[in-house]
Amino acid sequence: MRKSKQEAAETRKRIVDVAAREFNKSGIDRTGVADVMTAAGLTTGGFYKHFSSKDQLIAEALGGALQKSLDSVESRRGGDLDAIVAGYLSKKHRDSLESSCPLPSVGSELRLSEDDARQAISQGIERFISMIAACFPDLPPKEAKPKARAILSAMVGAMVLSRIATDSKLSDRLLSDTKSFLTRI
Amino acid sequence: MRKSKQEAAETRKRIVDVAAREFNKSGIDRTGVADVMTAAGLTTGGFYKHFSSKDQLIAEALGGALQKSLDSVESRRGGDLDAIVAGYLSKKHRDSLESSCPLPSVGSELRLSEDDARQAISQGIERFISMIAACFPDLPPKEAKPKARAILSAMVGAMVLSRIATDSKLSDRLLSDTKSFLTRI
DNA sequence: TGTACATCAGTGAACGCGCGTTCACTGATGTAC
DNA sequence: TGTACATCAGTGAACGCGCGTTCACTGATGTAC
Repeated sequence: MRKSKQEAAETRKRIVDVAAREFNKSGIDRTGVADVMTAAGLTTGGFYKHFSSKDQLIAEALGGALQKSLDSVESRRGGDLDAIVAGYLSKKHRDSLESSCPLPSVGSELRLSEDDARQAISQGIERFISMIAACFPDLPPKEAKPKARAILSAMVGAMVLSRIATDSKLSDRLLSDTKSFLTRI
Repeated sequence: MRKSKQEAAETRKRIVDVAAREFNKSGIDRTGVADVMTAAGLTTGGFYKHFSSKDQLIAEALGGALQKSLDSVESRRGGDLDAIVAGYLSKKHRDSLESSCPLPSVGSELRLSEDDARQAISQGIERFISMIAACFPDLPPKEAKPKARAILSAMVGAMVLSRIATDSKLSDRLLSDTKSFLTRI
Protein backbone atom coordinates (compact mmCIF):
# COMPACT_ATOMS: atom_id res chain seq x y z
CA MET A 1 0.00 0.00 0.00
CA ARG A 2 3.02 2.30 0.11
CA LYS A 3 2.54 5.43 -2.08
CA SER A 4 5.15 7.34 -4.04
CA LYS A 5 6.73 10.40 -2.47
CA GLN A 6 4.76 12.63 -4.79
CA GLU A 7 1.46 10.93 -3.97
CA ALA A 8 2.23 11.17 -0.26
CA ALA A 9 2.95 14.89 -0.57
CA GLU A 10 -0.34 15.38 -2.40
CA THR A 11 -2.17 13.44 0.30
CA ARG A 12 -0.63 15.60 2.99
CA LYS A 13 -1.67 18.77 1.18
CA ARG A 14 -5.18 17.37 0.76
CA ILE A 15 -5.46 16.68 4.48
CA VAL A 16 -4.39 20.25 5.29
CA ASP A 17 -6.84 21.77 2.83
CA VAL A 18 -9.75 19.61 3.92
CA ALA A 19 -8.97 20.33 7.57
CA ALA A 20 -9.05 24.09 6.99
CA ARG A 21 -12.50 23.79 5.45
CA GLU A 22 -13.80 21.52 8.23
CA PHE A 23 -12.41 23.70 11.03
CA ASN A 24 -13.95 26.76 9.41
CA LYS A 25 -17.31 25.05 8.99
CA SER A 26 -17.70 23.20 12.29
CA GLY A 27 -15.16 24.76 14.62
CA ILE A 28 -11.89 23.30 15.87
CA ASP A 29 -13.12 21.29 18.83
CA ARG A 30 -16.09 19.82 17.00
CA THR A 31 -13.99 18.61 14.09
CA GLY A 32 -12.34 15.28 14.83
CA VAL A 33 -9.20 13.89 13.25
CA ALA A 34 -11.37 11.05 11.93
CA ASP A 35 -13.78 13.57 10.35
CA VAL A 36 -10.92 15.24 8.51
CA MET A 37 -9.46 11.95 7.28
CA THR A 38 -12.82 10.66 6.09
CA ALA A 39 -13.47 13.93 4.23
CA ALA A 40 -10.05 13.49 2.63
CA GLY A 41 -10.97 9.96 1.55
CA LEU A 42 -8.64 8.22 3.99
CA THR A 43 -8.87 6.21 7.19
CA THR A 44 -8.11 7.50 10.65
CA GLY A 45 -4.82 5.84 11.44
CA GLY A 46 -2.93 7.26 8.48
CA PHE A 47 -3.12 10.74 9.94
CA TYR A 48 -0.08 10.16 12.12
CA LYS A 49 2.09 9.29 9.13
CA HIS A 50 1.83 12.98 8.21
CA PHE A 51 1.35 14.87 11.48
CA SER A 52 2.48 14.35 15.04
CA SER A 53 -0.74 15.64 16.59
CA LYS A 54 -4.05 17.38 15.93
CA ASP A 55 -2.47 20.57 17.28
CA GLN A 56 0.10 20.52 14.50
CA LEU A 57 -2.68 20.20 11.94
CA ILE A 58 -4.58 23.09 13.51
CA ALA A 59 -1.59 25.40 13.21
CA GLU A 60 -0.80 24.37 9.65
CA ALA A 61 -4.37 24.28 8.34
CA LEU A 62 -5.58 27.56 9.84
CA GLY A 63 -2.32 29.45 9.32
CA GLY A 64 -2.35 28.30 5.71
CA ALA A 65 -6.02 29.12 5.23
CA LEU A 66 -5.49 32.66 6.46
CA GLN A 67 -2.48 33.18 4.17
CA LYS A 68 -4.36 31.78 1.19
CA SER A 69 -7.31 34.02 1.97
CA LEU A 70 -4.94 37.01 2.08
CA ASP A 71 -3.28 36.00 -1.21
CA SER A 72 -6.67 36.02 -2.88
CA VAL A 73 -7.75 39.36 -1.41
CA GLU A 74 -4.40 40.97 -2.20
CA SER A 75 -4.34 39.92 -5.83
CA ARG A 76 -8.00 40.76 -6.47
CA ARG A 77 -8.57 43.86 -4.39
CA GLY A 78 -5.15 44.95 -3.18
CA GLY A 79 -4.77 48.66 -2.53
CA ASP A 80 -8.50 49.34 -2.66
CA LEU A 81 -9.90 49.58 0.87
CA ASP A 82 -13.53 49.85 -0.23
CA ALA A 83 -13.21 46.68 -2.30
CA ILE A 84 -11.49 44.79 0.52
CA VAL A 85 -14.14 45.84 3.03
CA ALA A 86 -17.05 45.15 0.66
CA GLY A 87 -15.74 41.68 -0.12
CA TYR A 88 -15.07 40.83 3.50
CA LEU A 89 -18.36 42.13 4.84
CA SER A 90 -20.50 40.51 2.15
CA LYS A 91 -23.32 38.05 2.79
CA LYS A 92 -21.50 35.65 0.53
CA HIS A 93 -18.51 35.63 2.86
CA ARG A 94 -20.75 35.26 5.90
CA ASP A 95 -22.56 32.28 4.40
CA SER A 96 -19.73 30.41 2.68
CA LEU A 97 -18.28 29.03 5.86
CA GLU A 98 -15.91 26.49 4.36
CA SER A 99 -13.83 29.03 2.48
CA SER A 100 -14.21 31.82 5.02
CA CYS A 101 -11.47 33.82 6.67
CA PRO A 102 -10.57 31.81 9.81
CA LEU A 103 -10.40 34.87 12.10
CA PRO A 104 -14.14 35.20 12.71
CA SER A 105 -14.88 31.49 12.19
CA VAL A 106 -12.61 30.19 14.91
CA GLY A 107 -11.24 33.32 16.58
CA SER A 108 -12.47 32.60 20.07
CA GLU A 109 -11.32 28.99 19.85
CA LEU A 110 -7.86 30.09 18.73
CA ARG A 111 -7.33 32.05 21.92
CA LEU A 112 -7.28 28.65 23.68
CA SER A 113 -5.04 26.93 21.13
CA GLU A 114 -1.37 26.05 21.33
CA ASP A 115 1.28 28.68 20.65
CA ASP A 116 2.10 27.29 17.21
CA ALA A 117 -1.38 27.97 15.92
CA ARG A 118 -1.63 31.37 17.58
CA GLN A 119 1.74 32.37 16.13
CA ALA A 120 0.81 31.31 12.61
CA ILE A 121 -2.42 33.28 12.91
CA SER A 122 -0.62 36.28 14.43
CA GLN A 123 1.60 36.43 11.35
CA GLY A 124 -1.50 36.45 9.18
CA ILE A 125 -2.99 39.25 11.29
CA GLU A 126 0.16 41.34 10.83
CA ARG A 127 0.05 40.77 7.09
CA PHE A 128 -3.65 41.65 6.97
CA ILE A 129 -2.90 44.90 8.81
CA SER A 130 -0.10 45.74 6.37
CA MET A 131 -2.40 45.04 3.44
CA ILE A 132 -5.02 47.41 4.78
CA ALA A 133 -2.43 50.04 5.69
CA ALA A 134 -1.18 49.91 2.08
CA CYS A 135 -4.57 51.33 1.08
CA PHE A 136 -3.49 54.63 2.62
CA PRO A 137 -0.42 55.48 0.58
CA ASP A 138 -0.72 59.16 1.48
CA LEU A 139 -0.51 58.54 5.21
CA PRO A 140 2.76 57.88 7.05
CA PRO A 141 2.98 54.32 8.43
CA LYS A 142 2.61 55.71 11.95
CA GLU A 143 -0.92 56.71 11.06
CA ALA A 144 -1.83 54.09 8.48
CA LYS A 145 -1.07 51.03 10.60
CA PRO A 146 -3.09 52.04 13.67
CA LYS A 147 -5.99 52.87 11.40
CA ALA A 148 -5.59 49.50 9.71
CA ARG A 149 -5.70 47.69 13.06
CA ALA A 150 -9.01 49.33 13.89
CA ILE A 151 -10.45 48.56 10.45
CA LEU A 152 -9.47 44.90 10.68
CA SER A 153 -10.99 44.73 14.15
CA ALA A 154 -14.28 46.10 12.87
CA MET A 155 -14.39 43.65 9.96
CA VAL A 156 -13.71 40.63 12.16
CA GLY A 157 -16.12 41.71 14.88
CA ALA A 158 -18.94 42.41 12.44
CA MET A 159 -18.56 38.95 10.95
CA VAL A 160 -18.49 37.26 14.37
CA LEU A 161 -21.66 39.04 15.51
CA SER A 162 -23.37 38.65 12.16
CA ARG A 163 -22.99 34.88 12.39
CA ILE A 164 -24.38 34.69 15.92
CA ALA A 165 -27.47 36.81 15.24
CA THR A 166 -30.66 34.79 14.87
CA ASP A 167 -32.52 37.76 13.39
CA SER A 168 -31.49 38.01 9.75
CA LYS A 169 -32.17 41.74 9.67
CA LEU A 170 -29.74 42.29 12.53
CA SER A 171 -27.23 39.97 10.88
CA ASP A 172 -27.40 41.87 7.58
CA ARG A 173 -27.23 45.27 9.23
CA LEU A 174 -24.16 44.43 11.25
CA LEU A 175 -22.38 43.77 7.96
CA SER A 176 -23.75 46.63 5.90
CA ASP A 177 -23.56 49.27 8.62
CA THR A 178 -19.98 48.37 9.44
CA LYS A 179 -19.18 48.44 5.74
CA SER A 180 -20.64 51.94 5.36
CA PHE A 181 -18.86 53.09 8.48
CA LEU A 182 -15.48 51.90 7.24
CA THR A 183 -16.04 53.16 3.72
CA ARG A 184 -16.60 56.73 4.91
CA ILE A 185 -13.14 57.27 6.34
CA MET B 1 -30.41 15.51 51.65
CA ARG B 2 -33.35 17.47 50.28
CA LYS B 3 -32.79 21.26 50.47
CA SER B 4 -35.32 24.00 51.10
CA LYS B 5 -36.85 25.78 48.11
CA GLN B 6 -34.79 28.84 48.88
CA GLU B 7 -31.56 26.88 49.12
CA ALA B 8 -32.35 25.11 45.85
CA ALA B 9 -32.95 28.44 44.12
CA GLU B 10 -29.64 29.73 45.42
CA THR B 11 -27.90 26.58 44.19
CA ARG B 12 -29.38 27.01 40.74
CA LYS B 13 -28.24 30.61 40.60
CA ARG B 14 -24.77 29.56 41.72
CA ILE B 15 -24.55 26.98 38.94
CA VAL B 16 -25.53 29.58 36.33
CA ASP B 17 -23.01 32.12 37.62
CA VAL B 18 -20.17 29.62 37.87
CA ALA B 19 -20.97 28.29 34.40
CA ALA B 20 -20.76 31.78 32.88
CA ARG B 21 -17.31 32.23 34.37
CA GLU B 22 -16.12 28.79 33.25
CA PHE B 23 -17.47 29.20 29.71
CA ASN B 24 -15.81 32.60 29.45
CA LYS B 25 -12.52 31.28 30.76
CA SER B 26 -12.20 27.94 28.96
CA GLY B 27 -14.72 28.08 26.12
CA ILE B 28 -18.05 26.29 25.83
CA ASP B 29 -16.89 22.95 24.42
CA ARG B 30 -13.96 22.61 26.79
CA THR B 31 -16.07 23.21 29.87
CA GLY B 32 -17.81 20.04 31.01
CA VAL B 33 -20.97 19.81 33.08
CA ALA B 34 -18.87 18.06 35.73
CA ASP B 35 -16.38 20.97 35.72
CA VAL B 36 -19.19 23.43 36.37
CA MET B 37 -20.72 21.36 39.13
CA THR B 38 -17.38 20.82 40.86
CA ALA B 39 -16.64 24.54 40.68
CA ALA B 40 -20.06 25.15 42.24
CA GLY B 41 -19.21 22.73 45.08
CA LEU B 42 -21.62 20.01 43.95
CA THR B 43 -21.47 16.59 42.33
CA THR B 44 -22.22 15.85 38.68
CA GLY B 45 -25.56 14.11 38.87
CA GLY B 46 -27.39 16.95 40.59
CA PHE B 47 -27.11 19.10 37.50
CA TYR B 48 -30.21 17.55 35.94
CA LYS B 49 -32.36 18.47 38.92
CA HIS B 50 -31.98 22.08 37.73
CA PHE B 51 -31.46 21.90 33.94
CA SER B 52 -32.65 19.58 31.21
CA SER B 53 -29.40 19.75 29.24
CA LYS B 54 -26.04 21.48 28.88
CA ASP B 55 -27.54 23.51 26.02
CA GLN B 56 -30.09 25.02 28.38
CA LEU B 57 -27.30 26.04 30.75
CA ILE B 58 -25.31 27.59 27.89
CA ALA B 59 -28.24 29.78 26.87
CA GLU B 60 -29.04 30.83 30.43
CA ALA B 61 -25.46 31.35 31.59
CA LEU B 62 -24.17 33.29 28.60
CA GLY B 63 -27.35 35.25 28.00
CA GLY B 64 -27.33 36.21 31.67
CA ALA B 65 -23.64 37.04 31.65
CA LEU B 66 -24.07 39.42 28.74
CA GLN B 67 -27.04 41.16 30.36
CA LYS B 68 -25.17 41.51 33.65
CA SER B 69 -22.18 42.90 31.83
CA LEU B 70 -24.45 45.43 30.11
CA ASP B 71 -26.10 46.38 33.41
CA SER B 72 -22.71 47.18 34.85
CA VAL B 73 -21.54 49.20 31.85
CA GLU B 74 -24.83 51.09 31.62
CA SER B 75 -24.87 52.12 35.25
CA ARG B 76 -21.20 53.07 35.39
CA ARG B 77 -20.54 54.57 31.95
CA GLY B 78 -23.97 54.96 30.36
CA GLY B 79 -24.22 57.75 27.78
CA ASP B 80 -20.46 58.28 27.57
CA LEU B 81 -19.08 56.55 24.47
CA ASP B 82 -15.43 57.24 25.29
CA ALA B 83 -15.84 55.69 28.74
CA ILE B 84 -17.64 52.64 27.34
CA VAL B 85 -14.99 52.10 24.69
CA ALA B 86 -12.08 52.69 27.07
CA GLY B 87 -13.50 50.22 29.57
CA TYR B 88 -14.22 47.58 26.96
CA LEU B 89 -10.90 47.87 25.16
CA SER B 90 -8.79 47.87 28.31
CA LYS B 91 -6.05 45.37 29.12
CA LYS B 92 -7.93 44.62 32.29
CA HIS B 93 -10.95 43.44 30.31
CA ARG B 94 -8.73 41.45 27.95
CA ASP B 95 -7.01 39.66 30.82
CA SER B 96 -9.87 39.10 33.25
CA LEU B 97 -11.37 36.28 31.29
CA GLU B 98 -13.81 35.01 33.90
CA SER B 99 -15.79 38.20 34.10
CA SER B 100 -15.37 39.20 30.47
CA CYS B 101 -18.06 40.08 27.96
CA PRO B 102 -19.04 36.75 26.39
CA LEU B 103 -19.14 38.11 22.82
CA PRO B 104 -15.40 37.95 22.15
CA SER B 105 -14.77 35.08 24.59
CA VAL B 106 -17.11 32.59 22.97
CA GLY B 107 -18.40 34.38 19.87
CA SER B 108 -17.22 31.88 17.30
CA GLU B 109 -18.47 28.98 19.41
CA LEU B 110 -21.88 30.60 19.75
CA ARG B 111 -22.41 30.57 16.00
CA LEU B 112 -22.56 26.76 16.33
CA SER B 113 -24.83 26.74 19.39
CA GLU B 114 -28.52 26.00 19.67
CA ASP B 115 -31.08 28.67 18.79
CA ASP B 116 -31.92 29.35 22.46
CA ALA B 117 -28.40 30.52 23.20
CA ARG B 118 -28.07 32.50 19.99
CA GLN B 119 -31.38 34.21 20.65
CA ALA B 120 -30.45 35.16 24.20
CA ILE B 121 -27.18 36.58 22.93
CA SER B 122 -28.89 38.36 20.03
CA GLN B 123 -31.08 40.19 22.53
CA GLY B 124 -27.96 41.27 24.37
CA ILE B 125 -26.40 42.46 21.11
CA GLU B 126 -29.48 44.58 20.36
CA ARG B 127 -29.37 46.08 23.83
CA PHE B 128 -25.63 46.78 23.50
CA ILE B 129 -26.30 48.58 20.21
CA SER B 130 -29.05 50.67 21.80
CA MET B 131 -26.75 51.56 24.66
CA ILE B 132 -24.07 52.79 22.29
CA ALA B 133 -26.60 54.61 20.10
CA ALA B 134 -27.79 56.43 23.20
CA CYS B 135 -24.36 58.08 23.34
CA PHE B 136 -25.34 60.09 20.24
CA PRO B 137 -28.40 61.99 21.51
CA ASP B 138 -27.99 64.61 18.78
CA LEU B 139 -28.27 62.10 15.94
CA PRO B 140 -31.58 60.67 14.72
CA PRO B 141 -31.90 56.91 15.44
CA LYS B 142 -31.52 56.20 11.71
CA GLU B 143 -27.95 57.42 11.98
CA ALA B 144 -27.10 56.55 15.56
CA LYS B 145 -27.98 52.85 15.39
CA PRO B 146 -25.94 52.02 12.27
CA LYS B 147 -22.98 53.84 13.78
CA ALA B 148 -23.48 51.90 17.01
CA ARG B 149 -23.46 48.58 15.14
CA ALA B 150 -20.10 49.42 13.59
CA ILE B 151 -18.66 50.56 16.91
CA LEU B 152 -19.75 47.38 18.67
CA SER B 153 -18.26 45.33 15.83
CA ALA B 154 -14.93 47.09 16.20
CA MET B 155 -14.87 46.57 19.96
CA VAL B 156 -15.66 42.86 19.73
CA GLY B 157 -13.23 42.24 16.88
CA ALA B 158 -10.38 44.06 18.58
CA MET B 159 -10.85 41.93 21.68
CA VAL B 160 -11.01 38.67 19.69
CA LEU B 161 -7.79 39.48 17.81
CA SER B 162 -6.06 40.89 20.86
CA ARG B 163 -6.57 37.59 22.69
CA ILE B 164 -5.20 35.51 19.81
CA ALA B 165 -2.04 37.56 19.29
CA THR B 166 1.09 35.96 20.71
CA ASP B 167 3.05 39.21 20.39
CA SER B 168 2.04 41.36 23.33
CA LYS B 169 2.84 44.55 21.41
CA LEU B 170 0.40 43.55 18.67
CA SER B 171 -2.16 42.56 21.27
CA ASP B 172 -1.89 45.92 23.07
CA ARG B 173 -1.97 47.92 19.85
CA LEU B 174 -5.10 46.23 18.58
CA LEU B 175 -6.86 47.49 21.69
CA SER B 176 -5.37 50.96 21.92
CA ASP B 177 -5.52 51.75 18.19
CA THR B 178 -9.14 50.64 17.96
CA LYS B 179 -9.88 52.71 21.05
CA SER B 180 -8.32 55.82 19.51
CA PHE B 181 -10.09 55.18 16.24
CA LEU B 182 -13.50 54.95 17.90
CA THR B 183 -12.87 57.87 20.21
CA ARG B 184 -12.20 60.24 17.30
CA ILE B 185 -15.68 60.06 15.77
C1' DT C 1 -50.07 21.56 66.82
C1' DG C 2 -48.30 16.96 65.96
C1' DT C 3 -47.72 12.96 63.12
C1' DA C 4 -47.16 10.16 58.77
C1' DC C 5 -46.04 10.22 54.31
C1' DA C 6 -44.71 12.07 49.74
C1' DT C 7 -41.50 14.92 47.51
C1' DC C 8 -37.29 16.05 45.65
C1' DA C 9 -32.21 18.34 45.99
C1' DG C 10 -28.15 16.29 45.98
C1' DT C 11 -24.93 11.95 45.73
C1' DG C 12 -21.86 9.09 43.24
C1' DA C 13 -21.51 5.24 40.25
C1' DA C 14 -22.61 3.68 35.76
C1' DC C 15 -24.01 4.11 30.81
C1' DG C 16 -22.91 4.60 25.87
C1' DC C 17 -20.33 7.29 22.89
C1' DG C 18 -16.79 9.82 20.43
C1' DC C 19 -12.41 11.57 20.96
C1' DG C 20 -6.97 11.62 20.01
C1' DT C 21 -3.61 8.38 19.60
C1' DT C 22 -1.30 3.73 19.04
C1' DC C 23 -0.41 -0.50 16.85
C1' DA C 24 0.29 -4.71 14.02
C1' DC C 25 -0.25 -5.38 9.48
C1' DT C 26 -0.14 -4.91 4.11
C1' DG C 27 2.03 -4.31 -0.08
C1' DA C 28 3.84 -0.98 -3.43
C1' DT C 29 7.90 2.04 -3.64
C1' DG C 30 12.65 3.10 -3.07
C1' DT C 31 17.40 1.48 -2.62
C1' DA C 32 21.65 -1.24 -2.50
C1' DC C 33 24.23 -4.50 -4.90
C1' DT D 1 19.75 -3.63 -15.87
C1' DG D 2 17.86 -7.04 -12.65
C1' DT D 3 17.18 -8.82 -8.10
C1' DA D 4 16.53 -8.81 -2.89
C1' DC D 5 15.46 -6.31 0.80
C1' DA D 6 14.19 -2.23 3.60
C1' DT D 7 11.08 1.41 3.91
C1' DC D 8 6.90 3.49 4.84
C1' DA D 9 1.89 5.39 3.25
C1' DG D 10 -2.22 3.76 4.31
C1' DT D 11 -5.56 0.33 6.82
C1' DG D 12 -8.69 -0.65 10.44
C1' DA D 13 -9.14 -2.29 15.02
C1' DA D 14 -8.05 -1.22 19.67
C1' DC D 15 -6.59 1.78 23.62
C1' DG D 16 -7.65 4.85 27.51
C1' DC D 17 -10.12 8.79 28.57
C1' DG D 18 -13.58 12.34 29.26
C1' DC D 19 -17.94 13.66 27.85
C1' DG D 20 -23.34 14.34 28.55
C1' DT D 21 -26.77 11.91 30.60
C1' DT D 22 -29.20 8.36 33.58
C1' DC D 23 -30.21 6.00 37.70
C1' DA D 24 -30.98 3.99 42.36
C1' DC D 25 -30.45 5.85 46.56
C1' DT D 26 -30.47 9.15 50.82
C1' DG D 27 -32.59 11.96 54.01
C1' DA D 28 -34.27 16.64 55.03
C1' DT D 29 -38.24 19.43 53.57
C1' DG D 30 -42.97 20.12 52.49
C1' DT D 31 -47.74 18.69 52.98
C1' DA D 32 -52.08 16.43 54.30
C1' DC D 33 -54.69 15.00 58.06
